[in-house]
Amino acid sequence: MSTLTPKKQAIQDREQKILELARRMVLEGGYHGLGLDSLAEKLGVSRGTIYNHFQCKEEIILALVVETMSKRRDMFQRAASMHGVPRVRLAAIGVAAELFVRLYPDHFRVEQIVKSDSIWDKTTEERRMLVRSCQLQCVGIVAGVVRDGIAQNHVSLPEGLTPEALVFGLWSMTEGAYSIIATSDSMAELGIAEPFQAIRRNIHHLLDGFGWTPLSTEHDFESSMEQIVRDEFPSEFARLKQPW
Amino acid sequence: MSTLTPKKQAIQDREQKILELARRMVLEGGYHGLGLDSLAEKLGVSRGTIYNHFQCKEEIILALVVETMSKRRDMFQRAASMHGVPRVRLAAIGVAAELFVRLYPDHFRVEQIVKSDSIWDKTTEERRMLVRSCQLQCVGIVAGVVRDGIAQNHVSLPEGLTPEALVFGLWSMTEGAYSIIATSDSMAELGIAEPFQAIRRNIHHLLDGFGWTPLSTEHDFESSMEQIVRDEFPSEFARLKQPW
DNA sequence: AACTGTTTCTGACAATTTGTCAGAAAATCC
DNA sequence: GGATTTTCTGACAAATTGTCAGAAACAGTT
Repeated sequence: MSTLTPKKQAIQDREQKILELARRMVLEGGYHGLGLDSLAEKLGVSRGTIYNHFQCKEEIILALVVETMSKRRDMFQRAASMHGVPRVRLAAIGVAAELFVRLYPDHFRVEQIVKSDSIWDKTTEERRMLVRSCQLQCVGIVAGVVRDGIAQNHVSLPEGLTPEALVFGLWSMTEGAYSIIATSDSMAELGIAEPFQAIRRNIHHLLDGFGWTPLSTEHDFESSMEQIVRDEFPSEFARLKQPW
Repeated sequence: MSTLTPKKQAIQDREQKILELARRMVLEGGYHGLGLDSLAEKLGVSRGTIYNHFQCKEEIILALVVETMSKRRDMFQRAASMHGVPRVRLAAIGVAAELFVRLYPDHFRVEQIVKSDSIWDKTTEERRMLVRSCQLQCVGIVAGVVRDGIAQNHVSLPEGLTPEALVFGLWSMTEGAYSIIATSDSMAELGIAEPFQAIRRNIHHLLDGFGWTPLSTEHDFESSMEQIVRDEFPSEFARLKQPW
C-alpha cells in the first residue's frame, strides 16, 4: 500500500523539487521572482507539467506557506512539551520562534509575501483551510501553556483578558519584530544594535508586566533560553551561523 | 512665484488624482489590482501620460507609502507634543497609531504590500530616502518621549537597553498586531473578541513590566486614552465608525 | 492672429508572462 | 505486443508593462 510505482514516485519527488526551487526563486525576487517558465526550464520539464501539480502560481506559493507553518507548529509543539515551569516553557516557545526565523529566513519571507499580496482569491479552499488550521494550532499550543501558568497560580490575568489575548500580544510582538528586521536594511541606523536580544528582553518585560512568576528579575531567562536552545534544539543550534 | 500656469496646475492636480485612484485600486486587488491601462482609462488619459508622472508602477506604489508615512508621522508629532506626564504622552501616541489604522485601513494595507513585494529595486533612490526618513522620524519622536520619562525618573531602563530598543518593542507589537488583524479574516475564531482593546492592554502591561510610573494599576489609562482621542483628535474621533 | 519653439499627449509596438488544450509520448495493464 | 490510461509538450490566446516617434496643445512674441 505504501509502495508506489516508479512513475508515481518520480512525480511525487518532482512536486517536492518544484517547491524547493520555487522557494528559492520567491526568496530572491518575491512574487515576480517566481516565473513558471524559468521554473520549468530549471526542472527540465515544460510549463504544462507544472500545471499538472498546481492549479496556478498562487497555489504553489500557498503550498510553500503550508510547509512553513507546519514546520513552525512542530517546533512549537516540541518546545511546549518541555519539562519546567510554564514561564520557562513559554520562553522555550520563544526560542523556537527565534530559531525558526533565524534558521529559515526564506520561510518567514514567503509568509510575508503571501500576507500582503492578494493571492488568496485564486487559491483553493482546501489549501486555505490548511493554513488556517496551522494558525489555530500554533495559537492553541501557546494558549495551553498560558492556561497552565494560570492553573498553577504563577500568573493571574486581569479581568476580561483571555489567555488568547495574551497570546495575541506575544504573537504580535514577535511577528512585528521579525517583520521589521526582515524589511529594514539597517537596524543599527534605527539605534537597535542587537534586535533579537532586544525583542527577547521586551517579551520578558511584557510577561513581568502581567506579574508572571518567576519574574525576569528573579530568574535569569537569558541563561535559561541559551540552555534550552542547546538542550532541546541541538541540531538546530548547531546550524546557527551567528552566535546565540 | 506660487501661481502656476493653468496647464501646470492641471498637471499637478492630476498627480494627486493618480494617487487617489491608485490607492483605491491597490486596496482592492493588491499589487495586481493596480493596472496602468485601467488607471489611465479611469483618468481619461492615455497610459503614456501616466509615465510622464511616474517612472514605473512601483514608483506610484512607493509614492503612496510616502503619503501614508507622512500622515502617520504628523499624527505622532501631534500626540507627542501633548501636555502631560511622559507615560500619558506615550499613550497618546498609541491613540494616534490606533486611530491611524482604523481611519485609514487602506493606507496601512498599502504599506504591507510594499513591505513584502520586491518592488524596491525598480524605484528611485530619492523616493526610498523619503521612506527611510519618515521611518527615522517616527522612531525619533517616540524615543524622545521615552527619554523624557527617563529624565523625569518615571522609568529606568535595565542595563544595556536603549530607549530605541524599547521603542522597537512598542513598534513591533503594534505593527504585528495590526498586521495580524488586517490579514486574519476572523479574530473571533482565534479567541480574540476585541483585538484593539487587547493590544492596548498588552502595551500597558509591557510598560508596567519596565516599571514605568504611573503603572496601569495606579492610573486608568483606558479612560485617559478615551479622553485623549476626544480632546486631541476631535475630527478624527468624529469619523470613527465603530465606537472607541 | 499668425508664427515658432517647447511641452505634453497619444496609441501602436515590442517584450513578458500566465494559463489552456489538442495531440504526442510514455507508462501500465492484460 | 497491442490496448488503454496517464502524463507531457509546446503552440496559442490573453493580459500587462514600458517605449517612443509623431501628433496635438500650449506659451511667448511680433
